[in-house]
Formats: sequence, C-alpha cells, structure tokens
Amino acid sequence: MIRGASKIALDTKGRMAIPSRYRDALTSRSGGKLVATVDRECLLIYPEPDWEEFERNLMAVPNVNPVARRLQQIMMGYATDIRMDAHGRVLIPKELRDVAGLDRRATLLGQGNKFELWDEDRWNAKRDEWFTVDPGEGLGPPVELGTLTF
Amino acid sequence: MIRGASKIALDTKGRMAIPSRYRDALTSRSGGKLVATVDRECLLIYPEPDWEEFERNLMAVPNVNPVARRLQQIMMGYATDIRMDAHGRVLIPKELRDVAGLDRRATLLGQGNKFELWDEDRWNAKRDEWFTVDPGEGLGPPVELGTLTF
DNA sequence: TCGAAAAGTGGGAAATTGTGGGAGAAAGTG
DNA sequence: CACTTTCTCCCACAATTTCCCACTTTTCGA
Repeated sequence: MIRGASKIALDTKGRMAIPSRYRDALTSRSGGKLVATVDRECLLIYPEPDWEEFERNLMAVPNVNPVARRLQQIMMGYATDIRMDAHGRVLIPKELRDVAGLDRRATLLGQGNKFELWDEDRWNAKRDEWFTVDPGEGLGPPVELGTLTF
Repeated sequence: MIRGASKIALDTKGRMAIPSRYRDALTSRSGGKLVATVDRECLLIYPEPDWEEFERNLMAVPNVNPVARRLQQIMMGYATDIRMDAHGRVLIPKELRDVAGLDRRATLLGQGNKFELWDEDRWNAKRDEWFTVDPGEGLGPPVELGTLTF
C-alpha cells in the first residue's frame, strides 16, 4: 500500500523526485512506468497496472450518463504516461501542472494504489478546512462510517 | 493493551524515545515497526499490524462519501512507516510534526491498540477544557455509552 | 544512601536522497 | 528547411537522514 506525505519541490522543468522509499516498489511493480491524470483539485499518479485496471472500470460505465461522460473525458483525456528517470524523478507534463495549479512547492500523498499530487498551499488549505469543520457537520448521515473505529 | 500517559521530549532532529515499558511489547508485536499518522489535533502511532487492519477498513469505505474521502486522504495520506532505533527512539517525520504542532514537549497517551501523541500545551488545554465542560453538554444522548460503567 | 545499570538526551559524521542546471537529441512550428 | 521549444541524459552540489558514540539522569537493589 502506498501511504505517507512528502513535501516536494518541482524544478523549473517541471520534474519532481519520487521519494526514495517508494522507488523500489514502483520499479518492481511496473518498471517505473506511471500514469498521471487530473482529479478535481489535484493530480493522480498511478503505477501503470493500477491505472489500467481503473481505466477499464471507468470506461465500462455507460456514457449516456453525462456525469460519467465528463469524468471519462477528463480523466482519460489527461492521462499521460510518465516514467522515472535514473535519479527517481518524473516529469509532470505542463498541461497537467497547469490544471492542478502546480508551481514550485507541492505535497505528495500516498493513497493506497496511487498518489495524489497537490499544490502545497492548496493542500494545506484543504486540510485545515477539514480540521476546522465540525465532525459530521452538514454532510449528511455518515452511514458508511458507522462501524469504523480508529 | 497500550495504556498510560508519558511526558516526552522531542530532540532537535524530531526524535522521541518510546518509554521503555512499551518497547518489548512493540518489538515482539512488529519488530519495532510502527505507523504514524495524523488525527484532528494529534498524531496517532500504531504498531504496524494494527495500522494495517485499520487501513483495510478505512479504504473499504466507498469514497463517494465526501467525509470518507477526506478521512482517507488525511489519515492514509499522512500514514508514515517509522521504526524504533537501537535506543528505542523513533523519528517523527517533519510533515507530521508540523501538522500536529509538535515542538519540544509532548505527551504520549496509550489508547488500547495505539498511542496518541500531543503537543504538551495543546493536550493540557484539551484536558482542562474537557474537565470543565458539563458532562453531556451539547453532545446529545450518548447512546453508545448506555451500558458502560466506570 | 550509595553504586551500578538502565533509560533518556544530545550531537558528530558518513551515507543517502533531493535539487538545480548544462548540453545534446527530439519534436513541434512556420 | 530553418528555427524554436521541449525532453532526456548527465553531472554536481545541497540538504536530509541514518548510524554511531558519548554524556546525563533516573531507577532499582544492596
């Protein structure tokens, strides 16, 4: 499972160093081949096999549903193959950086089978907002959380 | 069961000594491998097997629920593998210290299957606030506590 | 109460990791 | 086809992490 948070710098070319603790796992899983795409407010970076599984599920949704159609267009449309270089770095394509508002400072979050890559300020704001929201406030009954214990 | 409170000092590198009374248990349970993550106001430190059980439950919640999604992002996103060194110390990653406001003085609380790690001042304030609040005030009927006796 | 052992704390230095940038190769553009 | 831009590979330096040793404080038994 991919987990953990890292503060990362993107250099002027748009490259970012994958934290070394992930490198071996990524190399053995897919030879360092990754796929980056956009989510609502951040980028998602999958090991290639995990992306392909998600992609199959995504494209299997009937696209008469306009929400599904748009999700397909965005996520499929921006999905880009990237790969780690000899120093464990990946180049984040300019199109994706622009969409996610990524500049110099970023935060990389492990999320199980993928990474989320956030502009640092945007992520901090998001996190702090969550911390200050009253638990359960205005979000409807958290039924699925009923049995979850920390 | 992990229990008890300890005042702890973090050194300038962000290391903290696990109180010795826990060390043997942690070593035998997971070889000293632990996972630290953030909660609302403090850090949580699990023995690795206990974290993984929680992680499975956490990631099994459908993430169309925005509360679940953010809980996953934060707890999974910050979950970091750490391990005790030869002196029974662990390095608390800078990202986590920043989020929890941890500086030099901290309080470590045993909480059954995990520890909570608080900034000392923050914890003292929290504890005092809790003591002064009228029991049950503004909290609705604590139905889950129905059969619990001190 | 004293002494020895254990626990807690601090810090140096090597090894690893993260970051920046040059220069040639490839691709896009008019 | 010439020119500009982007990408890739390489090297070099900076920052962080890890490993190790040393010192101080506390605990426990004699």
